[in-house]
Amino acid sequence: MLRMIRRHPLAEQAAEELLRRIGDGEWALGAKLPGETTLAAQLGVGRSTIREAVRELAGRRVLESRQGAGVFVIALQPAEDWDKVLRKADITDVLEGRLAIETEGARLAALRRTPADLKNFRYTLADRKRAAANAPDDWYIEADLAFHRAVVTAAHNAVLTELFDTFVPRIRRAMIDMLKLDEEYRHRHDQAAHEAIADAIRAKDPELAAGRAREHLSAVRSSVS
Amino acid sequence: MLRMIRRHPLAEQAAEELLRRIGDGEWALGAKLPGETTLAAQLGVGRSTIREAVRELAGRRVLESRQGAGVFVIALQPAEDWDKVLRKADITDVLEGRLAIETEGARLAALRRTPADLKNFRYTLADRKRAAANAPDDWYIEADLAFHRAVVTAAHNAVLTELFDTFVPRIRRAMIDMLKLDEEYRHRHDQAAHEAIADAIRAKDPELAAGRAREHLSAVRSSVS
DNA sequence: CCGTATCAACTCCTCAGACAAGCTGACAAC
DNA sequence: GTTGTCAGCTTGTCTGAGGAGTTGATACGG
Repeated sequence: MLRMIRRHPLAEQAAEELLRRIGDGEWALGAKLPGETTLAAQLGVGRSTIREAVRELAGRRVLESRQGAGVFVIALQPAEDWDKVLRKADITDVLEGRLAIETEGARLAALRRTPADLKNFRYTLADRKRAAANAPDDWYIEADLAFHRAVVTAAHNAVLTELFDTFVPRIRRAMIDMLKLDEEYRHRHDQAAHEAIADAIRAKDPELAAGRAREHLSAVRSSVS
Repeated sequence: MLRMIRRHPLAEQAAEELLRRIGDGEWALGAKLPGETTLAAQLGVGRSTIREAVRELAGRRVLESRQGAGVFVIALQPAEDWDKVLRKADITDVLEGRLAIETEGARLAALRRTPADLKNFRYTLADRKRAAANAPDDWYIEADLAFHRAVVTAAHNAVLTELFDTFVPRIRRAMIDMLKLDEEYRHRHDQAAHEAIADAIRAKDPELAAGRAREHLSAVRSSVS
């Protein structure tokens, strides 16, 4: 039997406590924390436990320890973990975010695509066509995502590409669920719509490319709500 | 004299080494690492040093240790730190990402804005007008960002809002640099363009709102390149 | 008065050893 | 086959010791 309730080790509890105190304003940004021995006495744990707690928060870029000087606050809260944000968010919200990224990506791709990008389109589209016909679900999903990624990379914008990659795990999971619930799902966003997006980018027509990307992704979004 | 090269503690070096090995595929996702004593002998450090390295990677959500069972790989690489990504990225790439988010935000806002959102527009626009006239640079920047945030929040999409907030620190820094270099900068994206966006959202015209947002942000983007 | 050198007290860093707590697989009993 | 037990592994925690780096006060020389 799996134990659902997981008792946290002391070091993790100590890290949570420190995080809470930082959030409560006990130590301002850039402030120095009390020494290890002091903190250990305050929290009623050993020194090595405090060290591990500090090390964990250092990994999360909240604390920074400098030998001889002390431990300092370098952020008042951990950086947003985007994986977590997307996991918790409504899938419709996620798909609207994806639509924003990919529509703009298609528009810029139409302006900046290189011959290598076009070659990439041909490969990923052919792959997707094969997968849609007779491959298992997960192959089809990967092939579909590969084409969409090719579109975004053709925009030659590192931020857009990184954004897309951040969204991929969440989108992949949603597609898996989709295909389980609805076996006809794959027929609904057909190959033709994808070819059309690639054609518009090839033709260097930004408005058409953006429009077709928007149309396709709106359909995807509508199909889940 | 400041020491520019910062010698990393052994624990951090050990964490880097483990991260490298994970990236090299020495341990797959879900695999169990050798025991602490074994690792300590392999890397030639003490056991508590290994423990701190593991704890740091646990903080970064790469490893997870379970008492009695072992240490396991739960991610092959640390989650992207978006602050860092945006800091390193070209400002033009960042502004194009912002354009994607905010254009879609304006479009959805025109469909979903509530009376409270409209009130928010009135307040932030009035504030921005005052700040543009006679406030210090940082006030003006905050007022400008507050209005843009109001537009995105009116889309009522948690992912878009979160994305915008992620971009804010980087955009703020860019605006500060802008105002230093060019004292006339604030006159170039004038109040009228902002009022026009709000008007289109108030009129429930998604295409107009998106178009005006795009136009304004394109101008901002062009002004820096 | 100002700049510099010294140094003591403080900090974190690392190691080693001991024991507690928890998990896992093998093996015996039923 | 199922269950119970347990030995041997794992990580968790504490303590004590010494090393290494930083900082600020203090004394010294100009």
